[in-house]
Amino acid sequence: MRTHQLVLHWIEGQLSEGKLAVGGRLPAERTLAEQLKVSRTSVREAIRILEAMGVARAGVGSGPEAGTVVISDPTAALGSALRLHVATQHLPVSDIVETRVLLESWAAARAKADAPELEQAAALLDEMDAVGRAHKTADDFLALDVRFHLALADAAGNAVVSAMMGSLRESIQGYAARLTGHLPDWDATAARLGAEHREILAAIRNGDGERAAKLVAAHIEGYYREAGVGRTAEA
Amino acid sequence: MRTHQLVLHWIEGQLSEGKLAVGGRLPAERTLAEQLKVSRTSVREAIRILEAMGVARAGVGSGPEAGTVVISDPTAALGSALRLHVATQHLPVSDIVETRVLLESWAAARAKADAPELEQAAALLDEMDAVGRAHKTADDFLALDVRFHLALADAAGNAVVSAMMGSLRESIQGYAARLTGHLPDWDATAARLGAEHREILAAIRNGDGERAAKLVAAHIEGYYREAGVGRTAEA
DNA sequence: CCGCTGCTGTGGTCTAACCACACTGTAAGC
DNA sequence: GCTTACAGTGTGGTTAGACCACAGCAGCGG
Repeated sequence: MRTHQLVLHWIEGQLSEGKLAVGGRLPAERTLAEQLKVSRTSVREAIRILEAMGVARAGVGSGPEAGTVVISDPTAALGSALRLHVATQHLPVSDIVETRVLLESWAAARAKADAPELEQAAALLDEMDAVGRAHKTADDFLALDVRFHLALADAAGNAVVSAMMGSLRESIQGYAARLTGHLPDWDATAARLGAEHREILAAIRNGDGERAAKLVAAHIEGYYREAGVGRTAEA
Repeated sequence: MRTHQLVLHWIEGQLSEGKLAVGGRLPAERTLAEQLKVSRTSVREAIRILEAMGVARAGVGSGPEAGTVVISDPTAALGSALRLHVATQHLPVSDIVETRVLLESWAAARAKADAPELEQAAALLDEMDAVGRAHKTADDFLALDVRFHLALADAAGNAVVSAMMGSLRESIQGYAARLTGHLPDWDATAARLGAEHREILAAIRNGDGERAAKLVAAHIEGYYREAGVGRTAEA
């Protein structure tokens, strides 16, 4: 076993035993190195991995933001992992879209009609309309769109599904942004997407999960079909 | 931007541009450090992250197994990330099980009746029976069980779903193993699970995806209910 | 009372050295 | 000629030590 793995194992043990919790701070790198009888380099390699996994955050200086603190951001980890594997072209974008449809329709069907996240989703829709009136760029719209879909996913109350949803979206974010260039009429598309969003939200609020799921699936598949999944593979 | 992120970015770029592909080798650490005008330490930190992401594998010595080569193992990355977050107790095991049911029923419904992976799945079922006759431990059975379920997921032909399935399973592997201790009669349970496996496989081969999905969901939920999800949280 | 200034502890980076490992080529021995 | 032993080479793995930038804090001087 390599040295940094020993450090990782130790930290994971501390987490499992509850001696280290989210918000808590790891010992300083030099201290930890001395405690575990390893070099600071190895400690740092372990911390790098924890950072990449969305489990820790390192900050310089002193004060509340300094030191290495335990966080919990599964989305970051899954997202960058998926993005890297998309880069290796061993994860087809079409599979990601398909999985997104699967997770998101499940979430829509499962979302509670009175979930507080829906309020936020509604507010995001109004913002999107404002973006349309101000003739902002498609990027602004897409950023809000991401947050809207995440809010819906959160409303289902499953942290794993939410994290996976977010990471899928993150992994193909650059891809989706490029797709807008293929659209013949962005304003028309934005208007249609907005209308679909409202339909979806209404269905969830009416407790009609089945309809919401179908609408979401059609919404996502329709967008990618219109923009042309795969056509930018050579771009 | 920190130095190791610069290195990561460079490597990701090489991957995206196709200058680096799965099976290919990264430049030697010392060489890369010199090329990018950074220290070997920073290069190593970047490579550690790639390893953790399942995108690279480092090997000492010389020959085919040596050097840092590009691989593609999304399951490893997602699995360890999920496991770490389970350790922080920010990802409830119940959510993981729920997500597993979701993904696996979708895969069962979607699996092609003539997929080659089903042959492998059938062979695994025979092995499981052999394990039962030899009165092997539950661990042996569970190891085969994992491979069976993964084979079913692969039969659906979506790499993302397969990877997520595998990682979910990996992240709660230790948990599932401990659950067997809660079972009143392991042999009876194993026999029941085996029978359910054959039913599921038969449904898929008959092209009855809907039935297969329902059977899978009941199969998984039944197991965790019998073993008692959550009861080992204090163990 | 305010503002500056140095001290302290944090992570970030770099250099230089040594180790273990696995192959490769060469030379010695048969 | 063949086999064997061994030194050479290049790889990642690990370590020690130094220096930097940063952010807060205590103490000092105004």
